[in-house]
Amino acid sequence: MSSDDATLPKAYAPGDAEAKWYPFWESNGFFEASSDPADERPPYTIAIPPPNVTGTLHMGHACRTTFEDVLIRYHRMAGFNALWIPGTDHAGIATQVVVERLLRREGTDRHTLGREKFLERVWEWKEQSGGRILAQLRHMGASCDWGRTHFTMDEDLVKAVREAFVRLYEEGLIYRGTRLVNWDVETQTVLSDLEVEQEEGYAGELFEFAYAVVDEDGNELGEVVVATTRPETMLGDTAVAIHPDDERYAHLHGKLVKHPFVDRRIPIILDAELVDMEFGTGVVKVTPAHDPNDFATGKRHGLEEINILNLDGTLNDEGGPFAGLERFAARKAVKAKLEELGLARGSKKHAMTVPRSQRSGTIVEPMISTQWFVKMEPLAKPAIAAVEDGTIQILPEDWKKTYFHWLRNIQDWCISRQLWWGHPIPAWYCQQCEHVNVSREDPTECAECGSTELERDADVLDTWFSSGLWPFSTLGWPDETPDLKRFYPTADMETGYDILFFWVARMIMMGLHFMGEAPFRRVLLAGLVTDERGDKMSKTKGNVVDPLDVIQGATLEQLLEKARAGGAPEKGLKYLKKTYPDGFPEYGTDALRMTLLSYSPQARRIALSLKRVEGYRNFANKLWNAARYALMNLEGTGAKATGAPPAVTALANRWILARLGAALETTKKGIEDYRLDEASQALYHFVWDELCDWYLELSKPLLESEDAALVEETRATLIHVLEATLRALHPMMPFITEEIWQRVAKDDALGRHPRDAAKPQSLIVARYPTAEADARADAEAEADLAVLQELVTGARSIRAEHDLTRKQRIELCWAAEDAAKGEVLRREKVLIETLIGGELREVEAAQAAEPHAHFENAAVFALPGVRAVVPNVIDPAKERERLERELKKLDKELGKLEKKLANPKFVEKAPAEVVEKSRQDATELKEKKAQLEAARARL
RNA sequence: GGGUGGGUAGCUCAGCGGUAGAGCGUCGCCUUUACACGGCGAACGUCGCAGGUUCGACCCCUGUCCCACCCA
Repeated sequence: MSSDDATLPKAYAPGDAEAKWYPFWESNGFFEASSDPADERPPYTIAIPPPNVTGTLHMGHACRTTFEDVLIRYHRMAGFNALWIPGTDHAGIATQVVVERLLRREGTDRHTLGREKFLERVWEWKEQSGGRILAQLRHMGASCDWGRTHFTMDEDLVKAVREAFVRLYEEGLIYRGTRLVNWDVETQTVLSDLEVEQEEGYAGELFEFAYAVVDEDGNELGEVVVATTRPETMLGDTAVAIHPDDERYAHLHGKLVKHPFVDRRIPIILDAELVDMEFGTGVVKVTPAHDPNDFATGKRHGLEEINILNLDGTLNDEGGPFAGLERFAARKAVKAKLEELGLARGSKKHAMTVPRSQRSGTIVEPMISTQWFVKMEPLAKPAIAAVEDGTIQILPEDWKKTYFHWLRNIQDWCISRQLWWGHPIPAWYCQQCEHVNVSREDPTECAECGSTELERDADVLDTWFSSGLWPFSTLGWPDETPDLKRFYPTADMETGYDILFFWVARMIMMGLHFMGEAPFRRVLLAGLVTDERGDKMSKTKGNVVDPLDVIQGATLEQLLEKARAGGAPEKGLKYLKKTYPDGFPEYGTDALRMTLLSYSPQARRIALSLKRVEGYRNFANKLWNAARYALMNLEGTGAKATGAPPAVTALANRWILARLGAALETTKKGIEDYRLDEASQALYHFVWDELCDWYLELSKPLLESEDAALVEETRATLIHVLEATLRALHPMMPFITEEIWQRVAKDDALGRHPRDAAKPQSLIVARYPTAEADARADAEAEADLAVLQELVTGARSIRAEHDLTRKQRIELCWAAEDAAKGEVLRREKVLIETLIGGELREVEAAQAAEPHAHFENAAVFALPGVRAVVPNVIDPAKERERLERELKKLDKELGKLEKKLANPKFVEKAPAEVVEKSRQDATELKEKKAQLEAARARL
């Protein structure tokens, strides 16, 4: 064993490998998909869910990036022309809000700056921070085709957005309408229903007050009491509703109420839909301009819609005496005034749900406004069909229900936003004839009257409008580019379930509509990454775990500093201190990737545990050391990997090749079923439990054998299994596998760039291993080695029970009733002796059956078909204890089986093989029991 | 109020009709030249609760209680 250059350091250093191999792959063009028409490899495409251009990488990104990268790397290695399109999203509101915050710090605001200057600032900010998230994706190992990076406001995407808008407009699917919309008074823009979050359990107040009832002539006829959680809206009341069947109020039919503050008489209307007789007083005030239900009621009864709010949330002139007051101040004032007039009828606490803006967090006001909408029903129908008929598969399948439910009850989509940052709406209003000009090119004159007095719509489009086109706009649409032809539709779309509606459903609708073909074949929805407690990570809570800190390591101080900067409360800091008292060590990208992969995709919450990351870091080190062992033993022997399994005769070699095959099968199935947890687990167990725990140990005596052919065969097996394992693990752990693979002696043909043989060899383009090409099925070897394992485990157990140190040799005496097993033990004598640290001796069946008659202080253990005795080791008391324990376990199991077998119905009705299996198990257990009982009796 | 998912070992989670699994943690022993980021061995569960279907149920059905999330 030498310590020259070829010898690996004792521990894997992730940082070095990461810094080395990512630039190597990128600069050699290994991430690039081929546009060459002569390239006949089938395409495999993923469009990245574009992160916010000004954002930073969070665990959710890290999780999705890993999944997608595994799929891309796997397909690339499996012979596909793999394309992963990267890019970023302009994220309208989010970005604008951030830049406005910057301006505020500078003591100015966007209005002072003006639209043009403001947009310059946003672009500046975008340029400055836009590269950061892409650099962070590279840290994760993402093998994107960076030459095709897109931004949703790039020129070609502007063209696509414009084309899509104009087409939908021409088809009558985009229209301008006056509707009740969600108004964010802080950012002063309309929001789509999806951008409004319902906050439950808000401690509100149900306030009651009275309206004076009058008849046509103004004669007072008593009062009705109404209840409201938003008293200020009474200024916009244009009706009071009662249930037509409510006898209590029958006398009010056809009457009016008098508004106390504004000069208005309001009709009492009958409406069975709005009014719940059981709730409150059974009388409902109706404010069509500020409540969705009231709006609908207003439409039914032809009520006047009175908007009482300005865009900034203050009351307008309709507010009469309250005009100019901010909405919550107005609420107080209205209540006070009602008290003063003696109209207040008390209030009580009321737990309610309030709508909040996803972005600004302020309470959203329903308001009547003219906006642009997309008619959704005609688009939704084909989108439903595509999932129903299996054109698109949604995984996990539970989400199909949610998808259908939303699409079947879909509302028109409000796409205009009163923001400055975004795609401008391509509509010009003629100042002469009021014609709306919507066109692909900026018009200079009105298409209707020829006037040149055109005013452009000041609004921009909802960010998700451009995102909806992503899978084809990034490939060149609306032009019919070769790339569009080759790579559309994409294969898999992997993203968080939280944007199933926002994004996935809309991409499906847009793709079907514009391309006539679904944008992807499979939708993979990942869960939400949370902290260790299962709480959503958020800066304001201070429980955010930054993927880069996990990868590179961070001290507690650094973690706290970052949390403080994000505005974390004391509670959040405490949590960090308690959970990560020592900060993070440098876990490395591969460890983080394996961890994220190890969670089931079925899980809605991924409570990321750093302990788990540690486990995978250890795994990386285990793999590293397995390679270290192999390379140390193979160095200078001329053994090299050929990419094909060697012909082998020795049991251990046959066995590991068979087990490799099993692991590769499970891995393949896992990847194909989108069960990357199962795929990664299969390889984890193969490497640790089979390759390291058994095969490497077995290889030690083999490599020291006198038999040259055996040594050579073992070397060939060792290097092949290592090399194939690296290939299998590469999509999941790209860095460590490349680092090791580059040091493995191998044929020059392996890992060649598919189009450019002059490029250096790299694992990233090596053929993905399969059971057929890289392993050898061998059921006999698996069965035979199981016998060996049972015997070795039994002997080790005795060692441990009787506190035998490593240095104390033991003698393991055995006799086999099962001839085949006996044959195995005879043949593999040397291996077994190495593993048990002692001698193996075959004895007469009679001796083994009567161990205490023939051996002193013997420990006995039983396995089916073989009796084993270890003499001269036991402490009788301890041995009795051990036997009692074993017997108790056996009895319990045997009892269950016998009860089952005694049941005639079981024997009659259960499948024959199940009954047979039970009988066999019972026989084996009985045999073991007899052996152990005999041993106990002789103690 | 409606819907969806979940309650399995101390913790985090797999499994989902034929004798309960993993990782971490726990308890022994071990400085064996691949690895202490390790090795060997051990302990630990009436699978939320109550019924039902079945020869057999953690798994299917019904009810029920908690916990998340989504939509009103």
